[in-house]
Amino acid sequence: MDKILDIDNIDLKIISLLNEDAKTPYTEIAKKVFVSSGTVHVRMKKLEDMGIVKSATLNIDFSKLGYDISAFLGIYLEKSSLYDTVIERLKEIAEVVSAYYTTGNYSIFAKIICRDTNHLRLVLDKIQKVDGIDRTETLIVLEESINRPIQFFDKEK
Amino acid sequence: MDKILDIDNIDLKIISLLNEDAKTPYTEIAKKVFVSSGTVHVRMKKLEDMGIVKSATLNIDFSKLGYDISAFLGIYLEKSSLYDTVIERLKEIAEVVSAYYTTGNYSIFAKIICRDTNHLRLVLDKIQKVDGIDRTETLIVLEESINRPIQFFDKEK
DNA sequence: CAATTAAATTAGATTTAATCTAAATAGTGT
DNA sequence: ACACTATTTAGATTAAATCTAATTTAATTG
Repeated sequence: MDKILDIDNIDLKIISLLNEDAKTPYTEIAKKVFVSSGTVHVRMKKLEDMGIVKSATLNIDFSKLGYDISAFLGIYLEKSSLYDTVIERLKEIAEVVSAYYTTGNYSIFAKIICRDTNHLRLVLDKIQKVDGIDRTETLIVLEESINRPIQFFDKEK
Repeated sequence: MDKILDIDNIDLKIISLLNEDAKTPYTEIAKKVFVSSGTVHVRMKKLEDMGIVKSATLNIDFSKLGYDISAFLGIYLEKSSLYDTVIERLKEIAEVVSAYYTTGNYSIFAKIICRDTNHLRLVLDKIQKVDGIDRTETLIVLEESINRPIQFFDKEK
């Protein structure tokens, strides 16, 4: 009775394999899943049409590109009703890569990526100047120990 | 004097374009960057060899796959020297998608993705039972308002 | 500053994959 | 069992990836 029922193990297997390497040819996926490559196409088209697979992106080592510091920000708003307008302001700041509405003390929980400590300071300044933001707490990332996709295994029938 | 100097604007442009859609054919990238597709190949090979481009992954809407709840966890350890061993335990828990060593009060900051509140409870239980973990704080994600790659523009020469 | 060498880029040929179509197969409900 | 629908498949066509050799560009040195 759930839209999830439109998705079977073949779909999940295809997603899992492509999620490890999105550039794997469909012909190769087809062999591993024991269907024809046409079926892989049809299934992927379905998954894209359903909005389950939204896009494919590169996994980039930003530190090697000179973006050496990332940080999580706990943002406190003056009034929680300001959430939407503050999010719009944050969208305009290129260094903000994600922002969430979460339970807990913070009004907004965000992540930013910066080149160095100086750049970080500039970005924090910019964020603290946004109207409606009261104050922020910064968790600077010193090490990324895990970063991987979910793995869903074959759920037995 | 920096490894970053091996990377020019052509590389950055290629990365930017492919980061929006990793499945864009190199021939199309080539046109937009005004080089031949062979050059795009060579550059991407270089970027992969340098470890800057690590892989390509799908951007999946997990909620549509039945994974409806994600949460950030602030984890307190009994002793901070236990970091490495606890990370190894967390790696064994499939629902843990990322974990960081950060400044601030938490010893480990992690993210998990679960199907529903019941599944979340199971996973939190499992995590709280890991040897060395003192207690955890949970920030449940109620809305993802921003989630995007960094955009680096052409840094003028 | 010309000549030599090295590096990067390119066009073109070949291999491989994506995509499309029509036929075959498997499911569904009556 | 029959008709209807949806899914899968093989095969053909189109398009892209990959490789190679040649050219162009840039860098280096006498």
